[in-house]
Amino acid sequence: MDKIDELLARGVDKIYPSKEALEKVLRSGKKLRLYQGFDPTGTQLHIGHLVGFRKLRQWQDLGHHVIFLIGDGTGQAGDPSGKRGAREKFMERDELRANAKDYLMQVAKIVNFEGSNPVEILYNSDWLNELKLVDILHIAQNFSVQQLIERDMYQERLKRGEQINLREFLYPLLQGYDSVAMDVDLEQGGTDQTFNMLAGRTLVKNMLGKEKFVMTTPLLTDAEGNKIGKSEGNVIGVTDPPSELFAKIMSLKDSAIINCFTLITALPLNSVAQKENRLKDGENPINLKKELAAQIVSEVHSPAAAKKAQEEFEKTFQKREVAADLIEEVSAAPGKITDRLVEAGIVASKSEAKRLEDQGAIEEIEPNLYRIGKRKFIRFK
RNA sequence: ACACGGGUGGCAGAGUGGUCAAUUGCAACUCUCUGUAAAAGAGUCGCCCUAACAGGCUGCGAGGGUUCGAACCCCUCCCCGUGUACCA
Repeated sequence: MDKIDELLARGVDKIYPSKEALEKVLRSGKKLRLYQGFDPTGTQLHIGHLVGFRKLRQWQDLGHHVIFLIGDGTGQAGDPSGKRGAREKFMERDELRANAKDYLMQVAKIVNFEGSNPVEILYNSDWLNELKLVDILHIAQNFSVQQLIERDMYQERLKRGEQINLREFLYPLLQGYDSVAMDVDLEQGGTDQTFNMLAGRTLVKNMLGKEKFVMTTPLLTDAEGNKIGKSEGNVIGVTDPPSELFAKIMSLKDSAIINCFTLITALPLNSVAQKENRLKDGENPINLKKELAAQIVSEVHSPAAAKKAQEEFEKTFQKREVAADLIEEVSAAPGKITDRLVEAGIVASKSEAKRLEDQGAIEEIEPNLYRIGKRKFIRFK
């Protein structure tokens, strides 16, 4: 298996029009111009996003021209993908641009924005906001309502009598036009983006007269198919501090281990296979999960940070000692512990603090140092 | 514009005059167990006050009204859906 095989297989869900067609182009030695776009609708990237970043890095390492597209134009339209209901609120370009800054800092840990073959950063509001109505009509001409409405989620909404807002309905056209504006050979994105990316394929064919490849990356899931990275309220953020990141990865299900190794680390595939064998041979999964956490932390932060995070983890959670790194310093006037927690903003209300106390979740370790629940440490200044 | 249906806690979805701080499911949180995993079990899940029992306040789109008493009835307004109409 060579680099091209790996590029075509690892972390790949589907390739349009076909894997064979793309392979042929790659084997010919041609360097492609490709991109993946991200709508910066939230400030934090989570580890699910790493799937795409890793993939972009593979392309970059093979010498292809990679564009990291900030969707500050498409973000204004509001991507309906995966949304069961219509959006209530749309974001402004300034908000989106502000979020994008954070994104870039985080992505820089995986792909290179500098060096001999740097990843290029573009903003799609640069061309989308310049479009005149006539231009949009020209774009729209390439699609029929039937094509757009056949998406499952729209069919479901129709069946349930829910609205489909015209604004979100037009989203695929905008994303599709990005491919034309940048004149790319390939677009990469999560499987949830398939429809939008194929819209771009149509447009590129009609407006530029060439084939645009589409490569989809699988969503990061455990073996049962549950999404990882962003379950409500428990986001594993790419920029989480090392100890926290390590601990959060440890709390993933065992069945997620191999998928994570494959999709979001740079570990060679034969090493991943070895890990899988060890699991099969009955080795305690906690060892492998630690290796996974260490791998991710060292890629996102540094090997030294990973080592330290692991030691912290073992001390804190396995030996039940206090983790220096996880202590949050807060200030609150002296008084009852429940009142202090509320004042410091650790707990939302006195009722809730009371509840935690009743349930035995508040433990005083030493004066002014408390353990709240399983993994929270608070020190009052 | 008209007709009909609808707006309830993070989500889904009950409730249609007192027994509703609001059934139930999901999510979340805590504890036990453990490998901080999973599974399982026990519990919590508006706010304030109390050591505790008790008590108080706010709350079912917004505002007003009827009533001893309203998420529930009436009026006005706002929003959503469906259908019909309009489309010089």
